[in-house]
Formats: sequence, structure tokens, C-alpha cells
Amino acid sequence: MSWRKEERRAERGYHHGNLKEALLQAALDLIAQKGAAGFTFADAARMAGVSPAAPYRHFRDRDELLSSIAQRGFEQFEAQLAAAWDDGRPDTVTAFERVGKAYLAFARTEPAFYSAMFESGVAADSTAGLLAAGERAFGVIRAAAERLAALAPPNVPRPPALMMALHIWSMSHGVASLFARGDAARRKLPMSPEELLEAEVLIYLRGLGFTTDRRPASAAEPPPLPDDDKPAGPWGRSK
Amino acid sequence: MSWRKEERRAERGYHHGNLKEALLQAALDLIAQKGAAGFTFADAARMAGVSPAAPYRHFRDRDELLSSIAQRGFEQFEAQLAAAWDDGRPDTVTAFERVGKAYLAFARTEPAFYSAMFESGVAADSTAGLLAAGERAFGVIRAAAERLAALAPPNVPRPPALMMALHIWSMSHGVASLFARGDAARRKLPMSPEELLEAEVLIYLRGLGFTTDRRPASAAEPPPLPDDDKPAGPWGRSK
DNA sequence: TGTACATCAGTGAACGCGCGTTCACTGATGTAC
DNA sequence: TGTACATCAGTGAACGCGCGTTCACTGATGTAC
Repeated sequence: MSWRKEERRAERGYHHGNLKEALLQAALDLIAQKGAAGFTFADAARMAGVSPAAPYRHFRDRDELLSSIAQRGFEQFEAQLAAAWDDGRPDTVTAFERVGKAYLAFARTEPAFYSAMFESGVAADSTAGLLAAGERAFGVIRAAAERLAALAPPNVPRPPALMMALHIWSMSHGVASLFARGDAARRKLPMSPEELLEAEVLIYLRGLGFTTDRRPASAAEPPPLPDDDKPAGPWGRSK
Repeated sequence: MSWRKEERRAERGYHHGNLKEALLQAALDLIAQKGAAGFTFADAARMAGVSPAAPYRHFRDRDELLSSIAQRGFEQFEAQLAAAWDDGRPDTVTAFERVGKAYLAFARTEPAFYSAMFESGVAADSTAGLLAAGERAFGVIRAAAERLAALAPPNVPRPPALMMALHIWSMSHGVASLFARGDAARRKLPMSPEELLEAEVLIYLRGLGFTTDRRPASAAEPPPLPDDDKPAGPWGRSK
């Protein structure tokens, strides 16, 4: 494997072979290091070991590259949310909360994707492909919300399933953006973001008529809601 | 008032008189126009009608200027949230929801501040002043949550007031960042962000044991929760 | 009130730098026959 | 199987540009006496 250390150019010859992929990966690394603002076309080329003119064979400009990254991010996001949802197994509420955790996990482990998707200034509808990818990702949350709506007690008023999905999305996004991001802008929190979001969703579901302890047999997960102002956690009394 | 149209330099003489303010305002305008990424120190100087070296008398570098803007943003944010809260008048829940609306209004009407505060890459604790300003703003939400906690029915389990405040913050922030932002990254929504957030908060409060229709006499505001999947709104049936 | 002087808040020219972009070019690859 | 040729995917040099930053400087302002 000594060729790994050789000069890249000599190794690969004149043609790169997979430059488009390499540029996307390079840009992702750069965004992770320096933020979406401080990544340049030229830098991506350099990191891919290629002349500054080469990227123009694959992307019209920096924006198109950024938009491609956002789209790819939404595709991976969708895959991870869908895996977490697992078609509602073993039960809807458990699966639902796994989706919330997956949302936070993605924000934390893929800050570069996350900022390209939500904070880089790329408009959500800048590209048909990007728009569609974003909607497919939201589709996972929406499908879960519809399953949940079908399960909700009929005597409690509730909004349309679409609205419920938007509620869940905004809660997850709010917690993720403020407290679970993978970069320097993450705010300190006297608990884990997962705990925060889980409690939030549980209270919300209770507001929709779901009982909190829906699986009395397995008390392990999720943890019960804290029920007063004197929690065991690190933040002490709240008043 | 014809002097308004004169050459700035001639008008003001050698000294600007209020350059620091002018630079902050210029930077804010530039961020609003081109996003937090595409604003430069030199550009701010130009817009203030001053040589590119002048800003160095007031800010160490671009980051310090950006951080000052974020801090000022949090100060205005706090003022608006506090005005909306109005110490809980006329009743806690009404005032509480006014705070949510004020959050959205700020995100929409002050996109430049909002992105400097939350999305510019400036760390929340990059400056003692910035950190303190951010905490004072959150303090308004926290005080409101504590009032609310004191009012909550005692037989329903609820988290500490601090956690409630964080829940409200994340809901507001999620809705604002996704759907109520003032720039091109705003996502389309089949309802107003205010409706979305209000319904979300109402369901959450119901989950804490609050009854939704707490003011039967004045039915005007806020609107009741939609209670099935066939709303009158523009998004049609959700399934 | 006047004057001398220190300090403040700007100037403007200069610099090195890296970026985005273009251009004619060329090596590598694929394909028709 | 070999060969001619078209196309693809890269090179590298060059350009103009605006940025951040520095420097010695200077006009304006404030203050001590």
C-alpha cells in the first residue's frame, strides 16, 4: 500500500477518474473545518489534488457545488430518518422517538451537511433535485405523523397530520440547531439534547391525548418525564 | 435638508463623529443584502463613506464587528420579547403566546440580526458581552416559563421550568429558522408560521395540563385548535 | 480668553495574497470500421 | 486485431479584482494653564 503516499498526480495519471466525487468530499471536509462561508472553489480543487480549472468540468460554480452537497445531505438524512423510523416497528411511538434521536444525531455527526442544507444560504428550491430531496426527507417525518394521527385517541382535538409533522420537524430542528450542532455555535445545555427533545415530544404527544407510559412492560426506554422542579440532573432547582 | 445629498466627506469634515455606529449599521445592511458570509470589512467602510483603514480604530477585525452585531441583536431581541411578555399581562398564557409571536416577528423583520446571532458562525460565548446578552434574552422566556410553571395544575407531571423554557425556545427557534426567516432560505408552508407555532405551543401546554379554552369570554384570540383532518385552510386533507 | 500641546480619529497609498475565471492546450479513453 | 479519429477530462499560465492589513501621516478636538 505504499502507493498511498506517492504523489497523487503520478499515481492517478492525467485523468482523475472520479473527480466529481472527490470534489464533493473535499468541499464537505472544508465546510466541516471552516464553515460553509469559508470554503472556496479553488480550495476544493487543491484538496482534490487538481488544478483550479478542473472543477469547472463538473460544476458551473461554487453555488452549484454547494447545492449538490445540500442535496446529497438530504438524501443521507432521509436514509437515516427512514432507518430510524423502520416503518413504525416495534410500535409507533417508540419508532417516532427514534426518528427524533436520528435527527439530532445527524446534526451532530454531519455538521457540514447540516449547515449546507439549512444555513448556507442555498435556497431550498434552488434546484429541482434539491427541493425533491428535501421533501423526501420531510416525507419520512410526515409518514410517521400520519401513522401517529391514525393512532391518536379520537376524543381529543388534534391538528391535521401534516401540521403534526411540521411541529415535530420544528422541535427537532430547533433543538438540533441550538444545542446539538457539531460546530462552535453549539450552545451549552444543562442536559443532553436528546433528553430535552424527548421530554418535549412526550409532552406534545400527551397534549394530543397519548398516555406517556404506553408500554408498562419495558420501563427502560424512554425515561419517564421528570415530574417536578427538583430533578436529579445537573441543573439543580429551576427556581 | 439639501445637505443630505451633498458629498458625505465635505459635509462631515475630517472626523466622522459616529463611525462605530455607522459601521454597525452598514454591516447590518450588507448582511441583509448578501448574507452573513458575503459581508466584508472593506465593504462596510465603503458604505460608511470612510477609508478602508478607518474601521480598525473601532474593531480589531471582521469577527469583532460581527460579534458586536450579534450582541446588539440579542439586546434588541430581549427588548422585544420583554415588551411582548409585558410581565404576564393580561394573563400568563396570552402573554406567553405573544412572546412566541414576537420571536417569529423578530426573525422575519430582522434577518440580518437573526443570522448574525444564530447562523454566522460566531460562537455564543465568543465574548462575555455577547454571552450575557444572549442569556438575558433567554431570561425573558425563562421568566415566562417560571410563571407558567407556578400556574400549572399540580396533578400533572411536568419538567422543571428551565426545561419548559428550553422547549419553548426550541419550538420558536425551529419554526423561525425553517419557516419565518426573512431571507431566501425560508421554506414554503401551507399556513402561517404564527399559526403553526401557536398550535404547537397550545398542544404542548395541553400536555402540561392546561386547558386550551382558558378564556371562554373572548373567543377571538387565539384561534381554537383545528380538531380533525379536514381543516378549512389551504392545505386540504392531510391523508 | 487665548494659546500650546496631547490625543484622537481619520487618510491614502501600498503590499502581498488568494480567488474566480478564461484560454489554448494536451494526454487518455472510447469507438467505428 | 489494428488504426484513425472524436471526445472527454484534465493542465497550467494568465488576468483582473477586491480583500485584509500596515504605515507614516494629518486634520480636528479637548484640555491645562
